[in-house]
Amino acid sequence: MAKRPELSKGELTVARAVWRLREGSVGSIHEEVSHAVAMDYSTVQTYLRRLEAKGYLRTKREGRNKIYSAKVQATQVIRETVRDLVGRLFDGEVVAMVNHLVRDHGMSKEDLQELRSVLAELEDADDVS
Amino acid sequence: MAKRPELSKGELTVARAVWRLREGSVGSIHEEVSHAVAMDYSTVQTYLRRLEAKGYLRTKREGRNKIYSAKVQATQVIRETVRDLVGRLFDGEVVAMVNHLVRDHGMSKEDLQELRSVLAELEDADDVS
DNA sequence: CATATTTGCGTACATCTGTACTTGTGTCAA
DNA sequence: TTGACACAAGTACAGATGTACGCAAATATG
Repeated sequence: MAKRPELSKGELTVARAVWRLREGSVGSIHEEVSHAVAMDYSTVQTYLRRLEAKGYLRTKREGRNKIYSAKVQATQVIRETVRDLVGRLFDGEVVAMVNHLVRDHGMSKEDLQELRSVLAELEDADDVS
Repeated sequence: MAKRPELSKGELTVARAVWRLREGSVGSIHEEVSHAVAMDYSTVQTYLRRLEAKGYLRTKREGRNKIYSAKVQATQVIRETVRDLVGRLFDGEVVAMVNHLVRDHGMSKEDLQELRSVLAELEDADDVS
């Protein structure tokens, strides 16, 4: 599991677009990114190149064009990123992070209820497995 | 609420040490940081200077020395940092982040139970307020 | 076909970050 | 008092990051 270099913010934005599309040319990825934020075509291209170099994306050729797709899946990257932040902000205490989120980010009562049932479900799942 | 520049990882490490101490000289902060990670005295000094420049810390003079203390509180910075990440990873959906945490970070049954009661408590608090 | 557009690939460059070193000065202990 | 140390302030410098530009080749379009 060779650790790849971390994603910067810009790289993450572009990587997310690729995850949503599953694969695409620079142009289509640029378009997808543009739905969310303004970013120059060349900038997207640069990020894609860097993402490939860092091992997050792969490319295949289709004629003279490159088609980019994910090499590392979203869930994986999200897990690593979140774990890193939990490490730096809460000394790795996942519960502390959750506590912070539910207490300090104005969650609606519906959200709280939903989460409570998720938790119940997870505890049950633990039981059987 | 003039937005200050973001904290880098290293800056955060040092800022956390200041939050723990409430205030201190370069030396004492360096020592506090060193409990967690190895970091040169000068490096800590540089981070402190940058943190002050960015508006996260303030200093008072005590003789010829500077005593650093927090200008922006930990909770504030944590909230902003977390909100930023939730924005970038989960399109701002706090619930999605919590979901991810409880499902995908191997929380113990005890943790889950604890959280469930926290949620219950919060829902009740909502009722009365 | 001629031109406009898309793409690949190389390059650029200012700023931020990590990680210090240096130099000059004040301070404390022997 | 003198030497060891702490500190402030300035400086250094490579690598990461954000944000592109330019050019040449391929392709699409009028």
